[in-house]
Amino acid sequence: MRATNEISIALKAIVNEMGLSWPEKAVIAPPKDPQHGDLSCNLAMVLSKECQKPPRVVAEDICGKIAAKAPGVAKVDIAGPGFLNFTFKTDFWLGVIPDVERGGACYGSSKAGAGRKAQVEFVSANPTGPLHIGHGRGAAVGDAVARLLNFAGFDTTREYYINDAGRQMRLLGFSVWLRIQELAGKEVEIPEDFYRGEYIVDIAREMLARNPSLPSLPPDKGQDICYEYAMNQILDGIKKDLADFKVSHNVWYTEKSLVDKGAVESAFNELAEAGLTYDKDGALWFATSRFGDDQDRVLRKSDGTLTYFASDIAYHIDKYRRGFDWVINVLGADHHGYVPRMRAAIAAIGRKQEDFDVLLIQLVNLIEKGQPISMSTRAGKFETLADVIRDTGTDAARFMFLYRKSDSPLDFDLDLVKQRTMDNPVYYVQYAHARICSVMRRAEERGLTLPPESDAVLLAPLGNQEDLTLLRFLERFEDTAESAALALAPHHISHYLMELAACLHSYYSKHQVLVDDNNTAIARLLLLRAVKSVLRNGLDLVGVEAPEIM
RNA sequence: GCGCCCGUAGCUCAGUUGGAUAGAGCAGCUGCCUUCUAAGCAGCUGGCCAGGAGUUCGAAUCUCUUCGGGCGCGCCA
Repeated sequence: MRATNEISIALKAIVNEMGLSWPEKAVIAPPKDPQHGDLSCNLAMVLSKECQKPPRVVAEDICGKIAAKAPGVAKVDIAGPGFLNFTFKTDFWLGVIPDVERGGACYGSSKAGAGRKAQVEFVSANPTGPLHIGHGRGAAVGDAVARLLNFAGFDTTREYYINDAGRQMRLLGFSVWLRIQELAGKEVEIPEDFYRGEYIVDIAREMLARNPSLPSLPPDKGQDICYEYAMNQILDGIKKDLADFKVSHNVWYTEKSLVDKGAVESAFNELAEAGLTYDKDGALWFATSRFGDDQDRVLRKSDGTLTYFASDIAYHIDKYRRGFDWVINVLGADHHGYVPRMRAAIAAIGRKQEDFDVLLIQLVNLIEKGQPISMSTRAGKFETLADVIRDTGTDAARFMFLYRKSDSPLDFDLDLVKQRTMDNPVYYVQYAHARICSVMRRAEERGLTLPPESDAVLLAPLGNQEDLTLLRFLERFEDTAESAALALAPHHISHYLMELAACLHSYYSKHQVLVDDNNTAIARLLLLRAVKSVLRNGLDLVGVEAPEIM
């Protein structure tokens, strides 16, 4: 960030002096090939059209002025097509280490969000059964996105929405009720859409043990009790699973509370006043097709009950009313058909497109011994999140989920994630951290102590190729964290960490840290301490431990 | 039929607000432990970025189209 800042400020000033405006299309970024310098910019190429001069001439103009504006720059090269390649002085890069030290756990954070309020709604699984592996992916992504947004300066709330007002919950109560009847020795007929999981029987057994007279209650009353009890049991289980997975929510919001306070009716009124609803065939419709949906949607069915969509609109109105500027929903990709109508609703209530984002989480294929395992809550056959993390550990599972972009399907190979080998990227990164800690311990044994803050004199022995490579990486962390946050793409952090770890391992095998010369040893230790600090911050963004020893 | 996502090395995938010679890991082959953790490092092999057309200084990236895969498309949730 310090490098891009320095260049962009200098270039903007120069462009201004040339009487031109700063082009949006100009990109200042590290080149793919480090031979091209530390930072590269296509400015001359972009500007040449506006000022009607060949790129080369424009580039030379800019080159002549850069030294005075950007003191950290050692040289500027003009590449063939009109790229400007900037190389910074070693001293400039050494300044990154004190930056990291001063930043501490905040190094890499930014003010990109400027205190805007963001809300990430994720998991939100109906409490009709335990979380499975697919929910786990949504949980990992939603949690990491919230961490990223916080780090990028947003005031972020994590929310779980509980659909406790609909038919599914009644069905849950009914399923438990039937199992209780069955346990009491009555003949029961099992309907098609019944919840079959073993956990339903467990809950039934538990309830029966507490209250043996339960089966003789009137069915209506009995089912209500069952539903209430089962939902709370399952919800407690979900909360525990999430806690074990190091995922937390600030707000648990129930659909029922929304309905009870009349939010749905007032949403209907709001839409009606805007002339966006109409009656047809005895139902109440919302004209979502006016906002890009392919057809209009029903809000209140002809039998008087509400659709899922109706309370969702009320819920989203409520979100914005609570002051969130940016509302982000993490959804399973099988719900993508629901996105256009939700977008339509957002537009209808007068919010901008960019105030609302949906992050679709693609399917997770669980693979064991090379064979896919199929999952279905209804059929009661599934691998629960709790089972998986018991097998693999939280860190390995989280990293696997966050290593791939969320909108492509993921093969989750149980045997692989279980393995504590380098096939498993999480250990590669953690090992880099542990390795540094190990060197630090050795240094301590040898009586080397590090000052809390380094300075130019202490760092003077640094400057070889590998030193600079590491420093460039550390400097890039803030840019990476910020762009990952804005793109809602936590996997960028995982990849960054892999690259940083690779540089560290390479460094480690090429340069002895604890050399005889104490000044060099201390300088290298200070560099490694900075690397360790950034690894830690990065791992924290994806919610993975940074172990001191492995 | 309509809509969304995807197609990049043998395998799993990065790279997609248009930028230089398309990158990693795994698998395969070579080397490197009397020195701080070999859970590691260095190197080799491997590509018509699914095919085609267009947009322009410039396309894996944008548009159109064909093919192939996944998922949705109810007054279900």
